[in-house]
Formats: sequence, structure tokens, C-alpha cells
Amino acid sequence: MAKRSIMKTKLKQQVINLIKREIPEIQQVKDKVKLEPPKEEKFGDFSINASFLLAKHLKDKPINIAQRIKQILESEEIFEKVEVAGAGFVNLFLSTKYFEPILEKAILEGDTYGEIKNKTKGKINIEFVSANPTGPLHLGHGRGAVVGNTLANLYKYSGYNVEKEFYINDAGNQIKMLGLSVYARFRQIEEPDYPLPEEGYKGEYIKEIARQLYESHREKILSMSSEEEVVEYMAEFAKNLLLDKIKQDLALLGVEFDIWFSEKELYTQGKVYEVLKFLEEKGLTYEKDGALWLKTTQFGDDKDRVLKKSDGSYTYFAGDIAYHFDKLKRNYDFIINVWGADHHGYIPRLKSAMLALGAKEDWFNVVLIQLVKLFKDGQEMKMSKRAGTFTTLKDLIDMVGKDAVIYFFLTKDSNTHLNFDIDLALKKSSENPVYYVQYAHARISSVFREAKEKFNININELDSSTVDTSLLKEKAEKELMKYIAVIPEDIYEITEKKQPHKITQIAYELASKFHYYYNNYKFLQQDDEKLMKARLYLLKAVRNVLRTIFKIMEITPVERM
RNA sequence: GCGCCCGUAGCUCAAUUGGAUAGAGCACGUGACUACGGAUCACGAGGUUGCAGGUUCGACUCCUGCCGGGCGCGCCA
Repeated sequence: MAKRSIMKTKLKQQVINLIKREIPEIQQVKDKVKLEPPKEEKFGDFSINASFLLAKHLKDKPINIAQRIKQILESEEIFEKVEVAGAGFVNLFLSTKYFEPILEKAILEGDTYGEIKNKTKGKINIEFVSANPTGPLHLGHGRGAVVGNTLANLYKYSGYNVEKEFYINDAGNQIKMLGLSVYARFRQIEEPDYPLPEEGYKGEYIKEIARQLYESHREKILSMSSEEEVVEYMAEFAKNLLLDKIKQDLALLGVEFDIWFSEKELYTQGKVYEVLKFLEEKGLTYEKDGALWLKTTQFGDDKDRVLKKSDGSYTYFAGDIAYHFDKLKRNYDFIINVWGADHHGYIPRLKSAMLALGAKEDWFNVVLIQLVKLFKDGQEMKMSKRAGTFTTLKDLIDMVGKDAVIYFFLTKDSNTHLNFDIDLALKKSSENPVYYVQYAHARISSVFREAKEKFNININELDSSTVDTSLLKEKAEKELMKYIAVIPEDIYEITEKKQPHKITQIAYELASKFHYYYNNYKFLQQDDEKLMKARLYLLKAVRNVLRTIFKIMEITPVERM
């Protein structure tokens, strides 16, 4: 985990200014100077690489330059200690005082610690899940939902206006097939031998929908004049029902959308026609073999793509262009699409189309979601729609709970395969990372209950005016404060890098530092009330930061377990 | 065949995007409750970073070539 900090930028500038007085050449390498927390704590809170960069300019060895830098910085009071190490690293040790305002911020901001409240970074759109409304959500959708939603929360935290969008594929063949499938099941109620369509949906839920229609809408259906009309009616009915189910399942994970965008409306509102006309007028299309093509090769694709087939119908691609043209006109600073990894070959194509429409180079972004495999008793639970051994997202949530689903879906980079270990998710021990981080929160809550009961200390009344934080001198305490200081910028960083899975690492590390502290130090001691209050104050800050992180992930901050 | 992703401890993953002795968790071994929740903590062992070259003060990271795995290459959606 990269350990940047709130004060890093400020501190770097400060350090450079100090060095500049003695070594003006630093101005030339300023942008390359890195002020980073090193891997090992013995190398200090921060380490600066300036001596290596200056070596060429000063024609001297890094180690000698490092010595000069050490002398310059040593006298500053914000540093407890300055050391030269290795081939020329200068290691900086901050004094405890440095962390006091940060602690206070964590106390005051509650579960929004470090969040950038004025959303001035820009307006963005994140589209995710976008499952076909032809069946229940499966595990891949669930992973996409969690990754997309967490990403959205991260961007909000980092100061963006975020709109979450679900694209409803309600136009194409699948919906027609859905109608035909329901229709067949409907007919089967009276004629068991009535055939299912070849590519039809075979799940139990289709039968249930058919039964429902048979029981409560039979008369209406029988009064319809054509089979076509019936199928269309059933498709619409099933679609709405399944879409509702999808919404319910997503709500279980704390996922809600701002915009539900209908593919069908792109066609009914003429938006597909419109965007094709727009592209034609820009001279970016041509006709060949009776079809209309887009010159995507002009924008980086390896071949041109068909927009309108020779039979006169539009390709899915054309609809998608129209959809993203609509997004483009909504003036987002950039957009992110969360897609299944099997669509990765589709990216260059759509990206080219967006460039053709005048989007900026980095406007269109895609985050890919790889497969989820379930493991139980060390065995993979093979999933097969045909064999009926199909585990839905809802099934998984019912098995292990919402928090475990979210956490486990976020443990790995979304672009790598995920093995979901059900046994591990159910374990109530430190092997299970969800319990580990939640336990940290519950433990602190427990300490607070104890503090109230035995010492009559009200946690809500602890603030900077009643607490002397300078008493927090232990190493474990400094570690915690340092980590708290560093977390917001860590979060901004994983946001910009689109690595939502790393939020679990941050949560885990904070929990780990707390558990260490807990095991090695007493908080509720009778003999020193001032120290007791200072430590409880620190715990309160830790709990707030945990809550902040949990909120981003939509995980429950449990008081008791 | 072409393109993209991946290959790091027994397993699952990191490594501040080119920096210090490649780090965590799990599993394994040893130890820690008369005290705030032991659902925890500490210590230990574990590596030729798939292989071979190259670039430079320095490479898990960048370049080239192999080996192995995954995915994608429709006038499907």
C-alpha cells in the first residue's frame, strides 16, 4: 500500500524550500523529488531521494549531498530526527506534535473523515451491472455491483459529483426470447408437450412467471387478438418483474442507481438514427456490401465496424454509440463503464467511436470484472445453467451475509479471477478478514461501553479541549496516528487509479494496528484519568476512520458481534 | 494466426509505477488471558520474482525472444 499522506505535498514543498536556500539546484529536479514513507519504520516517517537527483547537477556523490541536506533539515522543529542512510537517502522522523490536528479532524468529522466535501473535482458517470432483465443476477453481476458502487463512493469521497447508471438492455433479441420462453411455459401448463424455444431461458423463474400470468392475467391474455401481442405482453411483464427482482437484490448490497437508462428508448426516440446521421455528416461512414460502416480504424480500431446491417436493422454497436453519445452530451468530465471481462475486445471499438464523436482521449474508461468461482469444502461449486446447479447472487448473500459478499468481492483486483471461499466467509475468526475488521470496530465499541459503565466517561464528550493528546507517546499510538493521517490521501490515490479493491487493505491494516495496540496497552486504567481519556480519544478517532471506510464499502459497523 | 491480461513463499495477494535486505494474510511451528471481548496478539520458518538476454548508479517493475495459463478476435447481443 502506498503511504502518502495529507501533509505530504505540503511537507515536500516545505522541505524543498528549506533545501533551496543552501542548494538552489534543487529547483531543477523539483518535480522528480519524492517524499515517501519508506517500507521499514527504522527509515523514518518519510524519506527523500533528492540527493540522487542532485548528484549529476552538483557533480558529487549522493551520500555527500545527503549529509548537506541532513544538516539543513536537522534544526527544524517539525522533525524529531533526520538521518542519512543507504546510498544517500535522507530519512525524516516527524515529531508527535505533528499529528495532533489530524487526530482532531478524525474526531470532528465522524464517518466522513478526510472526505472532500465540496464536490469540485468534476462530474462523472459510472455505469455498472447493466444486466439483461431476463433472469436473476449472478455472481459476476454481484462483483460488478460491488466494485462499481465502491468506485462511485470512492469518487464521491474524493470530491467528485457521481452519477450511477444502469443500462437496461430491453431492446434486442433477449427480450423477445424472454417473451417466447414465458409463453412456452404458459402453454405448457395446459399442454405439457408444448416445445420450448431452442435458445430460450430454461430457469425455474420463467415457470413461476408463467404460473403467475396464468393465475392472475389469464383472461386478459386470452382476449388478445394475436400470439405476437401475447408474447410482447408477456415479455414486458416478465421484464418488469425481473427488473424489480434485480433492484431488490442490489438493495441487499446497499447499491442504488441514480439513472435507469432504457436501450429501447434510444430507438423509440430516434437517437440511434440521429447519431448515425451525425457520423455520416462528418464523413466518417461509408457503405459496403449493402451495409453501413463506421471508420473506426481512423481512431485506433483494427478494423471498421458495421452500424447498419444489410437487412436494414441496426447492430448492437450502433445502439451503444447512440447511448454513449447521449452520455457525452450530458457533459461528464469522464465516464467509467464496469464491464464483464469477456467484453474487453469491445473496448477499442467503442472508444474509437467516442473519439469519432469528439470525446477527449481519456473520457471513456472501462473497468473489467473477471469471473467469480465459488469454493466450498475445498471443492469448486461448478455452475451450470443447464444442470440447474446455478448459484445466484441472492443465494450467496443468503449463505454468507451481505458484508462478507461485499468484502470478498473487493479483496482482489477486479481484473483477476476471484475464488470465493464460502467456508472462510463463514468463519468467525481472524482467518476471515471481514470478521477481523468488524471485530476491531466492535471491540472499540465494547471498550466505550465499559468506560461508561465503570468510569462514567461519556465518549461523546471527549474533545480536544478536555483531552491532552501529548500523553500519547507510545510507539503503537504514534503508528495509529500516522496511519490515520495517511489514510485520506491513500483513498484519493486508489480512487484515481481505479483500484477499489485496495480499500480492503486499508481497512485491514488499520484494524491490525488497532488490535496490536489493544493487546499491548490498557485503556481503562484507574490510576491515571488523563491518560485514560487521551487513549479513549485516540480510539474514538480510530473508530471514526473505520466507519468512514466501512461507509465507502457499505459494510455494517457492528457494535457487538 | 493476430491482439489484450496474467505468471512473485505451499495457497491468496502486495511491492509507493525504476529505489534501501521483494512484503502481508492464510496454512505450518512455538509462545501470551487472576486485567478493557483470546472472534486477539507476539515470535519463527518459508524466495534464483516462469526462463534467457538487454537498457543503468539501481529492474518484480521498462525493451526483445521463448515457456506456461486465461480471454478476445461476427452484418451476435
